[in-house]
Amino acid sequence: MRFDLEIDPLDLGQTLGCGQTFRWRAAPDGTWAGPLGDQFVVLRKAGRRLIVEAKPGGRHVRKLVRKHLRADDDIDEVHRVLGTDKVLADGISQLKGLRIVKIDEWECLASFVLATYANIPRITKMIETLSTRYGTRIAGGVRAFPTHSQLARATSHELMKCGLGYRAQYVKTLCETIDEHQLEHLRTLPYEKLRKELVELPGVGDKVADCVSLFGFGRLEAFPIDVWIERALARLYGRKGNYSKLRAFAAKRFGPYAGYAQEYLFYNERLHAPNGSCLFSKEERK
DNA sequence: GCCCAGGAGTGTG
DNA sequence: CACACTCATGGG
Repeated sequence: MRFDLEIDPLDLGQTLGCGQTFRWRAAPDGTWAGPLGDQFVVLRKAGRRLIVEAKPGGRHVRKLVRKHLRADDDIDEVHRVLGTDKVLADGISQLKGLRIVKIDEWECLASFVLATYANIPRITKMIETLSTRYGTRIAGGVRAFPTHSQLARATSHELMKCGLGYRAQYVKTLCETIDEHQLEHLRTLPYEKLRKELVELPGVGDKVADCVSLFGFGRLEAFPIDVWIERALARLYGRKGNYSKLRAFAAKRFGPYAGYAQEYLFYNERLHAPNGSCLFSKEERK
């Protein structure tokens, strides 16, 4: 099936290729393709419109795409609020098309547990391998990220063979600790309570809890701090300190849209990096 | 080969 | 509380 809808501003590369989500792939013709729920979706921007092609299709695809791209976010409002920060204002004018993405809670949780101390190309590969081996086939060779029960069937030894390294045990224990019912409960919590419960999970520390709060549970006030954000805060604001200190600074400075501020900072800090941005693996880049 | 990665867990002072 | 150390590994 094929249809179009209005989501604007939206830059697919800035949004789907900036390390929030790991399963979208850019084609040379400018389209972006990836699994979304039970669909294989191809996206293309045409002016203010977004052209969507989906297999196998269905009534719910429009809602799926709108939710994933957070179509109801008021980007003008975000920029109006964050633009009052003169340090941030310089860097964000070219990033109006970057939207925070809304990922399935379980997929997001597992993905960012995998993301600990690995670079983005490697994270992408780990997730790809898990999907290939344990996920449900959607269309062609594309498979969905494995559900909790699908992934729970894997032994830690099998997970090791997927190239997860020491993260295999995190994932294994995570599967044994959490269930769908608990995920349902977490959805009801406000950000502070949510992150508090998330850090109790195995393999989930401050940073992963904030990534999952932001991308998985859609709490826009979350501000994940990784090595790149640490550098950005030091370089642009002269701020250093431990996680809770930096987090408090971000909350005060960026308020309810700290998540967007974080993504703008992350994007620019990576462009600022010496060896290019490393957003994609070599294979994907050519 | 070397360096580093969207860190977390654990132990110690 | 703050550090220090370890964890397993592949992409650049």
